[in-house]
Amino acid sequence: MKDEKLPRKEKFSEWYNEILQMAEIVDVRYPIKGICVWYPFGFALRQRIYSILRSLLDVDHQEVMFPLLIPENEFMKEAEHIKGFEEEVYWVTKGGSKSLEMPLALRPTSETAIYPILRLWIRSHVDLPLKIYQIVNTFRCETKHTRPLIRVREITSFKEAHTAHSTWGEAELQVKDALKLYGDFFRRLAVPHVITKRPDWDKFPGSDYSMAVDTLMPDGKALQIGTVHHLGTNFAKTFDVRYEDPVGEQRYVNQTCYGISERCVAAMIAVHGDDKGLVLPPEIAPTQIVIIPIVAKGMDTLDACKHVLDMLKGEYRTVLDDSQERPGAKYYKWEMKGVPLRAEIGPREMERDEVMLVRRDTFKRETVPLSKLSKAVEDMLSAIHANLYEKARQSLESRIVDCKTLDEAKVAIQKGMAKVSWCGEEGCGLRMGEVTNGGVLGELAAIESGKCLICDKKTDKVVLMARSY
RNA sequence: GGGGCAGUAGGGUAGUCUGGUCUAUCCUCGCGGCUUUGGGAGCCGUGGACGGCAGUUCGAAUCUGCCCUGCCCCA
Repeated sequence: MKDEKLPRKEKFSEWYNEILQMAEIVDVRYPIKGICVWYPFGFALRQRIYSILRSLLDVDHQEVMFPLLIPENEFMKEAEHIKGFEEEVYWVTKGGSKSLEMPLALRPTSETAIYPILRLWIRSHVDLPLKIYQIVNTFRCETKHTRPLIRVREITSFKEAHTAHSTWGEAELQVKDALKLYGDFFRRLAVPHVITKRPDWDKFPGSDYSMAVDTLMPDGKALQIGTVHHLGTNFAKTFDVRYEDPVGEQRYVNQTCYGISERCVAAMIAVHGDDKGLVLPPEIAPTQIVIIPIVAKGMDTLDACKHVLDMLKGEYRTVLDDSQERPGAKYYKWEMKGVPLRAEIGPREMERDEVMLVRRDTFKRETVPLSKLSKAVEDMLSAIHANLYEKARQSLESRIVDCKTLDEAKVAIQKGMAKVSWCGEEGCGLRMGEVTNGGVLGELAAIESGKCLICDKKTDKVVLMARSY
């Protein structure tokens, strides 16, 4: 495996498929379409990412666990919702050899599993706001081309939060809070992103409106990496979720839900990775520092390495690679795994009580005395995160282009996103998509006066357009 | 949604058109051993494969059909 080369990142599709296997993120060889296996290393990476997400949510949400199976009658209650998911639902229809009286859906998302129970949990205004989340697998029988971590039939890592509030306005504040939380989360992954309001024809089925978080992949296509939905009282009415307000009136709750999936792992890999493999932000890297001994006759460099390991392992996830491979082979191996810092100790370093540190993101090397090692490592790790985020941010911003004509937009969309004026009409939005071979991602919060590129009507709405996954 | 192409050890391949010493090639990999160690080491030994089901045939990796899986292009 060590002699196999990763395709260059310019060939993004090949690069992406190969890196998942070579860096041991997921094994795509499981014999069901759109379903993969997490390797131990990939799973460790996933755990680190999701523990960040948990820590952000746990501030004011409670974690729960709802069942995978949803009875048909509950699933079929909300008309819009059914329309959105019906064609992708897996059904369990048999128990052993006998048909079930009521078919059971494998959750494609959990609104219809959770909300009948919220009806029981929520009685009065003192139960509100209620904020829960779960991290579970969900199933969607995707009809389009599947891609590991990006378009899958089993979403293994669906974090879905569900909240209930007294008023529409309070729910709207929750939408803003959720977007802020997602912003914090993606900054920790050093993944820059844009936030837009999805057009009505592309919102979550059953929501009042949907907000989306997108990033740009290296091939210029947008990847939706998070969504936040204002559900209003739509589901509350369907599932009869009511509370008694302070003056004794029965009212429907206003709800939100918001989700993140393993696409966040895909985005982090794709945004930072390079021709040599993964490049991981230090907070996420399962191994933060690898120590490589350079063996030489008559000098016990291995002992010096063990000493350095002892110095570092309390504070950083550190590994000493004392395997029998040669140093070069070890460099390639750990670079593939994205380890942020490599420490080398050979005769030169030993004589002077030094360590050579090499950064994964820039390959810059620096020799530091043992006495200053801890501080140097701390500084370099934080510099790596800052550099990854800054580079990615610039790359994203340079690919968002203001466009005054459809021709300009068509060109911009080949490499990134086009920012254009739009009147707000569905017909014009869809037409813009057809003409440019892209689609309307969503509306930006910014207001800029201009004219709709299709109907020429005056407008202050600005939308982002892109090709997307 | 429409149209192509492909599936041979863990990974990548030769062989398929023209069925027969294919007892399946080469590289990589795994295991055992010896020598090595500042950017993918060398030698010796050894291990492992024709996607599945059915059909044609004396005989199928090779031909036919269906299924599964993957990749590419267009909308």
